[in-house]
Amino acid sequence: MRSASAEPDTGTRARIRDAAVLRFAKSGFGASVRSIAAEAGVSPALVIHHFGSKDELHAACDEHVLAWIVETKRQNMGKAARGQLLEVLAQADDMAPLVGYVLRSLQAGGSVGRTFVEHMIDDAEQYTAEAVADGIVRPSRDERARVRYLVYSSLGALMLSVTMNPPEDPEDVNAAVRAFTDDLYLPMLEMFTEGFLTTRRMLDDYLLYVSDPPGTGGEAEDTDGTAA
Amino acid sequence: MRSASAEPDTGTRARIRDAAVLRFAKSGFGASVRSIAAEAGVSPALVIHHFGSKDELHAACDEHVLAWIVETKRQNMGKAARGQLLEVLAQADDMAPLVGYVLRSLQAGGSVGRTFVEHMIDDAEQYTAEAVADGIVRPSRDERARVRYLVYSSLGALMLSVTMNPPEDPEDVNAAVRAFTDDLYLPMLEMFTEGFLTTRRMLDDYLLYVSDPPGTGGEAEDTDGTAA
DNA sequence: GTCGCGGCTGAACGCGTGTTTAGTGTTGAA
DNA sequence: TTCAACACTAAACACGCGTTCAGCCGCGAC
Repeated sequence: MRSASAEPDTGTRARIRDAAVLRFAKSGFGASVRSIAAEAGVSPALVIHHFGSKDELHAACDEHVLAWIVETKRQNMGKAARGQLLEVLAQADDMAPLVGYVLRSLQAGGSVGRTFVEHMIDDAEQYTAEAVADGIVRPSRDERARVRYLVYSSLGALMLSVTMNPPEDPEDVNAAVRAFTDDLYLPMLEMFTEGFLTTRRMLDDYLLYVSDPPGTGGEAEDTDGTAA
Repeated sequence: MRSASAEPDTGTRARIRDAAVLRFAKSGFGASVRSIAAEAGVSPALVIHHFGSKDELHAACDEHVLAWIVETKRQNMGKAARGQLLEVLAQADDMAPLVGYVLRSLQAGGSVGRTFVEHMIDDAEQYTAEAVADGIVRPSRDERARVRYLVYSSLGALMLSVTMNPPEDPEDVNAAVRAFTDDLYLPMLEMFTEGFLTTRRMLDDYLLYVSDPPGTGGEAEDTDGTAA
């Protein structure tokens, strides 16, 4: 039942799907079927006729955007390194609606956003492993946790920035992304290069704490820290 | 017309307002007036009777939560240092709905979220200035930008984490917050203490770039780096 | 008393939603 | 030509929404 390759990317159905992606990116997933139909230049009934329901249309959009993501990644393997995937994606200006769609899905906790984050984490883990091997990046006590922290931080910061300063014309998502990176590239680089704290005390204290938590004595203590 | 102190925090109106805050936190601002009325044990008409419209109810909730924030901050000046405001807020378990409300407002780009971020930035700027003066934190080339980066990163990461792993019972927002910090505290501390990169090259290159951008020669060039 | 008044409600209104239905025009095969 | 399948639409349906309206109840003032 995979319709990914069975159907062409032209024709009315694809036009409706693209209009839906655009409208969802612009107005969120609450956008009405009627507005999507208007954008595609068809009747609302035809939208339902082709996709069955709004939810299935949403799912079709998710699938389409996801396929686009993996394709773009495949073509930009090298450039996408060091977690700059989003910036690479945003460079192709005509792809801006898809970036907006991803951000909407991130915001709504949709499946596209979820798998997008997972992809980014998996990729970043691979890239940082290479960078550590090359001596460019310091090793971590928990590589997976660090990668998750980095992805959540950068993606979350971007998301928050776009939410707080939404572009007037939603076509300009990439402009917003660029403004974000322009603003925060220096402090990020500073943090990455020089760190933030001058003393190791907090880190050492924490390491001591997790390796030998308070209340030691051999009793089976659960991991919940409510008693602390 | 300030109703903050003119009206008591008991009575039907306050009960409706609290129910609305809870409902908004649980289901987002799309929650229906009817569901709020049901939660408060009154008729939908009474909600409108007291607040005029759903938008005005939303505004009243914003005002209430905002007042609660500044009050909590006032009481926890010391503890709230080092950007741990949200954790402090989440400690009082009965206040969980309000934390959820803030997260919803952050997600929706509402006024509460916006001023909350501004407050956090202002506070963090003050705290980091003190910490720099005390020699605990390294100075930055652009303190304001660094503070914005830190707030956006940490808040965005938290937001993303909660969005991707929503608590089953929305009462457990603080549990989700705690799970988030438990997971990512080590990598954050690592990053803050030891940094990420082993070499200064990227930072130095960037600093060289911004102080002497390519295409020098005196012509008035805009700041857009599309040519790069 | 009985009046007024404010808290409060059930029922409805108008609207926008997703979806269905009945029917149009077109196109290609038999 | 005739039939069937197809893309497509106008109109309506059922429903949930925010909101309004008319009126009920209980309580303090006169």
